[in-house]
Amino acid sequence: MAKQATLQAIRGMDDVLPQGYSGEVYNSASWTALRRLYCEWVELHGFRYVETPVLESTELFKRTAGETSDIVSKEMYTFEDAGGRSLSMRPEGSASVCRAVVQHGLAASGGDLRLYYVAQMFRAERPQKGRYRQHTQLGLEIFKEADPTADAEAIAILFHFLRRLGLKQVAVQINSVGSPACRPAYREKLVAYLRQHEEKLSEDSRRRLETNPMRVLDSKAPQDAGIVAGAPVIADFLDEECAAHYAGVKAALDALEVPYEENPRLVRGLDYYSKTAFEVTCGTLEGAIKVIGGGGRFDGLIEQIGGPPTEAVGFGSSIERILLALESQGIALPQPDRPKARMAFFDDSTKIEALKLARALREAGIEVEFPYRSRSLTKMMQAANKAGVRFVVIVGGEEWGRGEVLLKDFDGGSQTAMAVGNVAAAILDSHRRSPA
RNA sequence: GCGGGUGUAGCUCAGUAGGUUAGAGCACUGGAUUGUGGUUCCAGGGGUCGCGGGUUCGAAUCCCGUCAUCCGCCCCA
Repeated sequence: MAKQATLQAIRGMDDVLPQGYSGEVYNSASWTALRRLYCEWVELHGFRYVETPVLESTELFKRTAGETSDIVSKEMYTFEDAGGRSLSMRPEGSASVCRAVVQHGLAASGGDLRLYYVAQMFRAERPQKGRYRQHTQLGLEIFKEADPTADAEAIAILFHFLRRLGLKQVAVQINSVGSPACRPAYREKLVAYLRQHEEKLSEDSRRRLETNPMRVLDSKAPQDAGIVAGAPVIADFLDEECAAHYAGVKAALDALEVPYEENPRLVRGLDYYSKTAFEVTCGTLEGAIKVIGGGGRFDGLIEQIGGPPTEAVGFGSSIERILLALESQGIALPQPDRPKARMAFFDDSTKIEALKLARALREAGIEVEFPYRSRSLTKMMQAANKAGVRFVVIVGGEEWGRGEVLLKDFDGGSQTAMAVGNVAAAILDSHRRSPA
């Protein structure tokens, strides 16, 4: 029989394992901590959680991200299902959320609508550090609000979230990419300018000149730098509405104490942005993965998928990138502050009593491991030490006969006999007095 | 899609003038200590050296192919 190839995870789609089983950066403890902190933070701003399916009709992303965008043209996982429908795994979050908003009429009544998500995104690109085929985005969207303070608040929520994690060198870049009303005029001027230098542009930029000229501004090719630097700037072409909006965003950012840098060449990879576009970078990361979050306004998106005209602004960030940023600065996320204990018993006579006591301790908010099988006390103690718990609750036959158990505190090594009913309080008290 | 690096134990890695049964540290299991952890000591389990083919008396080592993986570019979060 032929040797079976070892089954392993798909390239670029990684398992996230508990600490001690995998690399320090992506372990499930920091993963869940970051996700929990994000949820708490955005719920504090009145956002509510939405979850949309991983698979959507391919048409959705073609209509929103734009068929010429890199993401849709070459990075989507697309396939046909048994019924011949073309499905795609979501490459980004906003399109799905907008689809759900339209489908369920979430924008039909009431005032603004604030939604957030924590969701895996999929892009068939070459994996490397900080870039994966499956990554997890922290995102949010504000619908039905045209006011620039909404843009500013979205930016501020992300910025202050990162700062509260303890990250330094977090920088915000903003730009206005105009609206369908004023962008065409700029675009014309830009194309005319770029055509003058076409023969000196990189191959990619010449291609984008045809498909999506504003992306040329985003080129990293050294040979394009000089040309891009001399290109017309969109700020000079914004109409009254866009200019006023942009000014409003900046004023609100000032009020929210979000430092920012204006970058007139900032253009996002998705075609649907209007007015505000922004990126958040971390200075202790290198290259393209410096960008740990980005977003902007996409007022036309809901209309593009058949809904009523609906304003929208939001951002997407990345758990992976944030964890890399934290790691680059030696920051550990706070873990739940609970006392941890392990039960010990050395024969089956007290096993069931220990099991019942473990349950009672958990009900009291103590994290308790139960060893399932009796072994020598030495083994029980070794196991408890290895598990990293502070307390061991020893349910021995002798003490149990008197209605007592032994509480061992590894922190200091004291061991005290006490009535069964007092153990939970004793553990909680010791923990409160000197949290490990 | 393009360029480079690396594949030896669960993990991190030694191991080439080709040469007995392939090593270390950590981790794991048992014992010293059958009612008391950490430190220490002793013992043990675990590898078709990524896979396939070739050269050779002999291949982890040399050659070819292949797969996997990491890093960088493009692009993104």
